[in-house]
Amino acid sequence: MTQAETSVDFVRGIIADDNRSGKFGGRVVTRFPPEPNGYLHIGHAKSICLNFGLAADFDGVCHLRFDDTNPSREEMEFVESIQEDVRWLGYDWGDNLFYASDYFGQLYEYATKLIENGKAYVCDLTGDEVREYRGNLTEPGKESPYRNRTVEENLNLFKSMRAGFFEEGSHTLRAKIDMAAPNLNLRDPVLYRILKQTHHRTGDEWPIYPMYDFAHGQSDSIENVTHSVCTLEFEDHRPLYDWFLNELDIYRSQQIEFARLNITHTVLSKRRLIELINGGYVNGWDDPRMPTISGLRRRGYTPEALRNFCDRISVARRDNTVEIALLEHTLRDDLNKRSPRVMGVLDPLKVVIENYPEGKVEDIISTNNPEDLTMGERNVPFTRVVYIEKDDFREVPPPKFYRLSPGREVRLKDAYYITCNSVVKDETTGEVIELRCTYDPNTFGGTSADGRKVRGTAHWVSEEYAVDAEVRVYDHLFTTLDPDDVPEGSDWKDNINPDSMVVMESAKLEPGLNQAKPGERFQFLRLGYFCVDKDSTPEAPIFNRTVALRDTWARMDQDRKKN
RNA sequence: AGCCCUGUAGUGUAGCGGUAACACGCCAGCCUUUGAAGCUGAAAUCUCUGGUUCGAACCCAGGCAGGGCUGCCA
Repeated sequence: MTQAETSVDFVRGIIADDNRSGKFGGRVVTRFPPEPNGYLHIGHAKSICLNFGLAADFDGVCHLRFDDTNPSREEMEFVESIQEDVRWLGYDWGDNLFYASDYFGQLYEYATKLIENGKAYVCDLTGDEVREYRGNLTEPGKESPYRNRTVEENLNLFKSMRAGFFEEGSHTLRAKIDMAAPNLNLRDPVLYRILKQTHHRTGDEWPIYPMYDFAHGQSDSIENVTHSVCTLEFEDHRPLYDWFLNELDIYRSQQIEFARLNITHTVLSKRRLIELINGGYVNGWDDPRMPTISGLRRRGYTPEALRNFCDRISVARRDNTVEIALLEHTLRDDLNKRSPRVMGVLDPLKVVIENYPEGKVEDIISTNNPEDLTMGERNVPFTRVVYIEKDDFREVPPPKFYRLSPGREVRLKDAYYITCNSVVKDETTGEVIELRCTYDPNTFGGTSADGRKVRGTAHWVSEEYAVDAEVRVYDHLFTTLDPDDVPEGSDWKDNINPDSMVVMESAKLEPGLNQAKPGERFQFLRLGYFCVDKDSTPEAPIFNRTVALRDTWARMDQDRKKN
């Protein structure tokens, strides 16, 4: 697609219009405003790509601002992880790193101004009373009995709040708007609450903290943010956002809402992610099954794949659930181009090639990446005893099974054709534990001069030279499209996939792979993309399966079993 | 129930008055020393009903369906 044909999302449409009308003088300033109370997940990636992408497209800047107005749940650990994740995704905020807490002083002055203008008052109602007075969806609220205090009284009370003279919960500062407004956000919203907690940046300097509504828009305004992009649930807050900027008569940033991301087979709410961790269903924020940026990173995702995914899902205002298949596609698409091919056998079956001389070793030349020949070739040692995948052998081959079975011939990738002559079984269990085969010496490299058709090609690893490794095979975290799709009385956690991680303890990999560094990615031929786990060592290598290759046979086989 | 938002192939997006596009997925076929990748092809009467118009997915009205909002969370 050419640039001209590329259609733009509605946010870019708005900005283009604004640039045409000169609304912001052609300036574009966006911001990504996470609350540092958890790790970032792929839903945040959508917002990050949007905000930083907007800045890049319109020659603007994007700020990173921590929305740290609630000291009771925010921590430094999170502000660090968030910065790491944004950087890893490939974005740079330059000098524009801000904190809402940078503006506590300014925000206090704004509040004072509102009081002076008769637009805010100190309220002594308790939390329960505030709720009662607010009314509900259908009934208007009642005005607080403290609503008509004098400016002086309010000023003094607010100063006392700030000085720490009052207990938590005893007073709030509220905007004086309209207790009968159909939009509940306008029914005298709380601006400041008393919280005697140590803040991760301002320490004990403040006993009062601004609410989101009183902090966010003004922070945007202070930073001269032009387009303040947030998710749909803040839509009803926009009138309030505008009300503050208007009453305070400060820079008018514009809030634009978009629909948040949902993905099948996973959950994306912070609350649920924490529940998965605390319940021991996963091993922390960076468990490779988690949809967190750190989890995806450990799983082997690339920033490019994630950014491409965000491009493809685009952004709109309707609720959406993106199929996880699209995410996996953008991943494979990227990995396919960049990953060197290697051979690894996850579930080994021993193959003895009876007519191949004992002790003989041949170098098999293998292409590192057929998609990119500049990645070169390598030698893989071939010997009399090799391992193949158990799945590549069936004693009784079903229809359309092109792989090995007694009497059949297959190709060992890049090496030779082999024919299975007999099987060795475990005497007690009857399980096939070894294949006795012969090879055709005239098929070196994997081709025969006589043009014989060999449909199946198997990957293999020399027994003598194999590297032992642990391979963690990951799959979707939930078995159902929608984790909430549960029968009466069940829980979304009942849909957790019991096989979301299957550990293959005795995988056999081609030589050299124990030297791969954590984070290094490979395609294990015919199986999928794998990366070295952060806990891996040369002595005890650990690989994570990032994503499987599409597997037509496995699907056919499964369908066959079902029918 | 009040206010606000949304409704185009299975999914996600495009289309901005002239009878639907792209991607993923799915299915069918080709190709194949990865049953991968690649290549071909197939699938929507645009939520419904009226109206405006020569002409509507696009404009208007009214239904219906889905979502958000009743924290001193963000």
